[in-house]
Amino acid sequence: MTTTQSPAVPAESETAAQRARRERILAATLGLASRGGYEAVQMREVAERSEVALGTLYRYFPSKIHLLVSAMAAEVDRLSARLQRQAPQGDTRAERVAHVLERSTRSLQRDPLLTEAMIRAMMAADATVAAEVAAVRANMADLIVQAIRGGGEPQEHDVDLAAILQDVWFARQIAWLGGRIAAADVWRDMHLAIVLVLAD
Amino acid sequence: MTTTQSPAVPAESETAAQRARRERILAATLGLASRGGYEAVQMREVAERSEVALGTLYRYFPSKIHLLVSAMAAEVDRLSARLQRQAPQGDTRAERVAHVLERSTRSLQRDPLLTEAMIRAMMAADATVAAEVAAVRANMADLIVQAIRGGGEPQEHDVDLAAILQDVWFARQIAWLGGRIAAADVWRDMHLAIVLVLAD
DNA sequence: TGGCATACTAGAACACGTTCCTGTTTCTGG
DNA sequence: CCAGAAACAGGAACGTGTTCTAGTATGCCA
Repeated sequence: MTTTQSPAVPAESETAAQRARRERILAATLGLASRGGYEAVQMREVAERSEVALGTLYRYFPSKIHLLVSAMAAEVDRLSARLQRQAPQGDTRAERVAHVLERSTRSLQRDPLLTEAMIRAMMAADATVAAEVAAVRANMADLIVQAIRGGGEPQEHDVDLAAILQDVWFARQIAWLGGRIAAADVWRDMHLAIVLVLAD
Repeated sequence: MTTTQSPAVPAESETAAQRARRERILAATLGLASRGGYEAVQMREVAERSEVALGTLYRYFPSKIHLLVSAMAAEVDRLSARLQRQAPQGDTRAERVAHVLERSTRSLQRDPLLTEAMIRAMMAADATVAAEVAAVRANMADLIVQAIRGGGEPQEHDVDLAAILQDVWFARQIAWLGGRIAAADVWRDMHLAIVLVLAD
């Protein structure tokens, strides 16, 4: 943990060279994670590939966890933007939520090692990364809440139900990472949870 | 990770000295975790306090994660035995489950640093620890399933509902460890989830 | 009982996240 | 444009989980 203040979220006053560095770092992170998962994202290697000194890497991202959670935030942003572009499909809450979460799950599992790296970081996050983790969760929660509502009017427990489903989603990802269930079971279990929690 | 086979679960053919070593190790682990949490459980320190060589510690528990998950398994066993001794109280499924999970949560949070260490290990567990993690989860799942049934006859989705509640329980613990919610909120959120999932 | 495999001790050695130091480059205010 | 501050490069150094080596003790079987 560096003592100097570090911009977890890119400050508005960021040089072009700095934005470029940040993006090179994140790109190198995605590349390494995609090839070898969490353990392949080694800080020295990230620094070298981004053509940045190790100390500079730590100035931008004060820990490996910060780095990977930031990468996940970017990925979820992309995913969210893609999913927002079309209204959730389905007649019932369960169908709409299932549609959104199935697409999310499949999208992430398309690159299993990258997903492993990011989920692992989310789990390992301590209080110093709380803000970044909360941002990722809020983004995902929004997707689920909108699917629950489906254009209809807000209900009292929408947000709480979304939180529960997200908890189950993360827990199933962990079970998968922990070798306790297969990748395909992540979605099967998740679908069952949706049906049980959102019984219409 | 040692290459020699290691008895994750104490083999039946275990010398008295070996059982004593194993217990000294687990006791040292609990002591250190209780005082300083996950990071305070340092393998050299555990070895020294158990009066065991570092290599021997690794023969008994092939990683820090194995060590802490095994400690959690023992704790959950104790908790389970205590809870089994009395029939779950409450007229509805939700009330009975709430009773069991509230006691479990409170019991664990009585020693927050120890709980932090054990939960963190559960989350960090990879495929090599799958068996131990599964044992812990099965033990907790049993508690919940029995509370759902409350002496009545088994329903189709009891086990799945229990799994969902356990997922939420673990996820809330992570949120607490991650500094995103307070210890007291763990139980509040959990109670809300119980009511929503087990609406009678 | 002797010999052998296994378990144990003590400690060095290695890997990777993290911190720190020194010198250089880049930015910014006057 | 200049001086000081901040950021960066390069790399050494540290801490802790994990592995490895060499020698010693212990249990087991013929």
